[in-house]
Amino acid sequence: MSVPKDEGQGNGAAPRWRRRKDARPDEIVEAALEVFARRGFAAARLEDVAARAGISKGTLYLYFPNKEELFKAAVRTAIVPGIAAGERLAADPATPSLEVLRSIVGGIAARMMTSPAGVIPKLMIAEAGNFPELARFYFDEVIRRGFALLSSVLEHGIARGEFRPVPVAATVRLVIAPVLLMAVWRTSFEAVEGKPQDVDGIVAAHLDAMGRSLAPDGAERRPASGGAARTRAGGDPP
Amino acid sequence: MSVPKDEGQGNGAAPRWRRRKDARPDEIVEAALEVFARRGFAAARLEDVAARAGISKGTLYLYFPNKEELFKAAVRTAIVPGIAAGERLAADPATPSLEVLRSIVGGIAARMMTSPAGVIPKLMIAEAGNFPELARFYFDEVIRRGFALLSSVLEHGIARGEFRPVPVAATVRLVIAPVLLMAVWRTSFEAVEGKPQDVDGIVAAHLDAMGRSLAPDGAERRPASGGAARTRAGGDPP
DNA sequence: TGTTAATAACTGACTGGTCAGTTATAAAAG
DNA sequence: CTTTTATAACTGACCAGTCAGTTATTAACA
Repeated sequence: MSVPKDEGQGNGAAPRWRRRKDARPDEIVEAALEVFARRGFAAARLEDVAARAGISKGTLYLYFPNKEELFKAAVRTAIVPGIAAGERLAADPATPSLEVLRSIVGGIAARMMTSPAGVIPKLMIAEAGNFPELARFYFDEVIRRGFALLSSVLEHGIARGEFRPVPVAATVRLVIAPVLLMAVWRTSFEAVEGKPQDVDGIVAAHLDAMGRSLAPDGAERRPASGGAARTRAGGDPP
Repeated sequence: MSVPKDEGQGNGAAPRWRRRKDARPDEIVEAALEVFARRGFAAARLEDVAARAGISKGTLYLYFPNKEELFKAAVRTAIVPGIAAGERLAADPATPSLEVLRSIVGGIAARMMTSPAGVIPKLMIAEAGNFPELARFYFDEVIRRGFALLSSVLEHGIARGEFRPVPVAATVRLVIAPVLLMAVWRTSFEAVEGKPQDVDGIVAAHLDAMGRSLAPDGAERRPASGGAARTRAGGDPP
């Protein structure tokens, strides 16, 4: 009933939308990452995600069955390449273990502070309790792999006598904790404090402390890092 | 309109409620802490808080003007005594700085893993972005004080030659990061992993690493802790 | 080459459910 | 019989997920 109003684009060209089946998923994931980053999982509005991706909410559901799957896709896109990069670094047997550890920590820190991926840890911490399935997903796909990577570097270093025999599982947490704290701080309190955190200073202090506390008991002090084994690592800002 | 139905407690004794103006606030705060702990700030339902405190939702608003103020009250109750305890520990000039640091870190770790206060950091990390006023409150009342406390211990130790001259602001973060990670892990992923984290092992590894990385450059290795200056500290479980 | 039929892509109004905060009412206390 | 303390029903706002209908694109046919 009622007149089918045909007004709209009547005169010109520009269609109201275009069919873009192939390009959509990536665009949606990118938009989702931004919105999830800003608001968290529960508080993110799918209408915002859709708007940012230039589509309507309904269209979103043509590509992802629900909010949770969209979130998983966003996490995978943001995190997996980073872990893979770390695994590549660790694979070179010629690099001293301490250098590998430094490259990995530095690389993670760089990613955390620049890419959108940096918000993921905060996000998972925030929502793990209320969304156990997401927690399990993140635990399986990110945490387990990351811990395995760092554990293997530590074990390797101990076996070669480059590190003193530390308790590996505990030490992995000590290694990663400051980096996570920086990432979390960035999204939670940096704005409140008003000044940016001294990322380079913190990373440097952490690498220094790691070197000292991992050094075998009889070792003389070894220079901070030299220019020797500096392979391609995270990033080297001017 | 319609009949004012007067049925109800007609016959028996037991009054529907009793006047308890004085006892209420604490009971409500305690209930609130539990609910906030389980669900976070945004997802916590005030109806649950009321139910747990044995009152109705409306009654809650007789004691607290809104959700945010209730949350602040809960945080104050849970956190402030802990910081005060740390400040007392640091006030004794006879205790070696490393011992003070160890006591504080051990004390915080013990609190984090046993009391309901342990959920607060996760909570604030989760909600700071969406509730800036809460973030500011927490930053001012907790973070600033805690950082000041640890900074003073480090500076004191450096001045007395007990620590090498580390960058203080960065080192404070390194000191606190593993403890926060433990607290966050407890509420976010412990259930997912299925096994409890090795708190004692992690704390021990951290204290050990701290001792090594803070030691003045020329110092010989000093024994882990001795029995010397062990004042009243956090807790000593069997 | 132009016309039309078929369909895949897309839209946005709607539903059902949740929850912070309000208020009319009434029981206890004094 | 007035004041204080409490209740429970109510309001208004929000949002994930659905679906009936609309539009761009493609294929078939003339």
